[in-house]
Amino acid sequence: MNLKNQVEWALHCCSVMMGLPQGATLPAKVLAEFHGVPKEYLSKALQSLSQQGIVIGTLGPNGGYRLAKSPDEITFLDIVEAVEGKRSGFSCAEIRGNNPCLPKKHKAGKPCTIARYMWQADEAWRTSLRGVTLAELGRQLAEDVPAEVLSKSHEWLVARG
Amino acid sequence: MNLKNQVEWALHCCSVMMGLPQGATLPAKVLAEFHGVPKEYLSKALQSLSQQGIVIGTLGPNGGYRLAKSPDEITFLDIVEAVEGKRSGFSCAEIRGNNPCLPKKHKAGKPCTIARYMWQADEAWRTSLRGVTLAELGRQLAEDVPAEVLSKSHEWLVARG
DNA sequence: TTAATTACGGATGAATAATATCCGTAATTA
DNA sequence: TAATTACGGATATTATTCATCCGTAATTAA
Repeated sequence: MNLKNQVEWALHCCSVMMGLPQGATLPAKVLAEFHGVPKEYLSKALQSLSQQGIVIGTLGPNGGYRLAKSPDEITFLDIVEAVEGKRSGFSCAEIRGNNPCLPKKHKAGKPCTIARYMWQADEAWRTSLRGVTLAELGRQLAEDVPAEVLSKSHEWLVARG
Repeated sequence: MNLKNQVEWALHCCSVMMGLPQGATLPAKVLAEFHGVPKEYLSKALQSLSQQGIVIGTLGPNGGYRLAKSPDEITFLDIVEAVEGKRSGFSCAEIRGNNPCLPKKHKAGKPCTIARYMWQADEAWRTSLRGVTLAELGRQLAEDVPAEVLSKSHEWLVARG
């Protein structure tokens, strides 16, 4: 069980887009260079974010990506699900149906008991991610990252956007 | 992101071992047949459970597996971690370190802010799984599964153990 | 003592998913 | 018109999961 590394990249990209001036954009190329990841593959993640309405991609020179909503309206879950999909990490293969003691005509009834507990845990995971907004991330980063690094990064990015 | 199907198998196997008479065992072959899964591969999952002290495997004819502890001392998390490992589903590649604006001599400090939120969600997932014991699963199964299926399955298994 | 049965672990192959690149198209800007 | 960009499809590469096979040691019953 492992999340795609695109999830990590998408979160970091949204994080830096948060610091952008109103309407300004960052091209995939710049985001890729800033994070030291392959541009072509990162683009796939950014396109996923675009499809889910989390960022807006604009074409042409001076084009690029920017957040589609306010940072307090974007949660970690939005970003994770955009890249990773919404399916649970646990998929039930219904092996209970292979029980040789089941009557032939067995109606489905409830989903598998074991699966229900696994999905409950999955929901707890999503609830946790849903509780973290980009805005909160920004506040925490302001505490964690030296002000100089933040301002230099901001300059670096704006200069290339 | 997907858990191994061995996780599902391990949970179902523990579930049926729970119904066994004191000291009785079920060989991998029987567990595999009951659940309709490949014996050789299921064995790997059972060996993982054995290594983690969740089940006890005994050799020789009449050998097989049985639970190593009381059902109220075994949680879903124990079983999931035995098969899937204890590492978080999110692995931080420290791409923040690729930021071109970082000073050369940058000391690590706290772990990445984004990773911390992801790990927090992972912990919520584990907490949920830790809250479900085999004993509770057993009570729920008694509600969900027709009594006749339960008793027939019990007979079928005990006859082959 | 022998033969059968079982867990266990290592080695290996097959299938699937993740990672990564490439290229053509359309839109936009200078 | 030329350059730049997002976008989507196709394809190659790598890692992981899934699965099987086989030899070893322990245990039991005949």
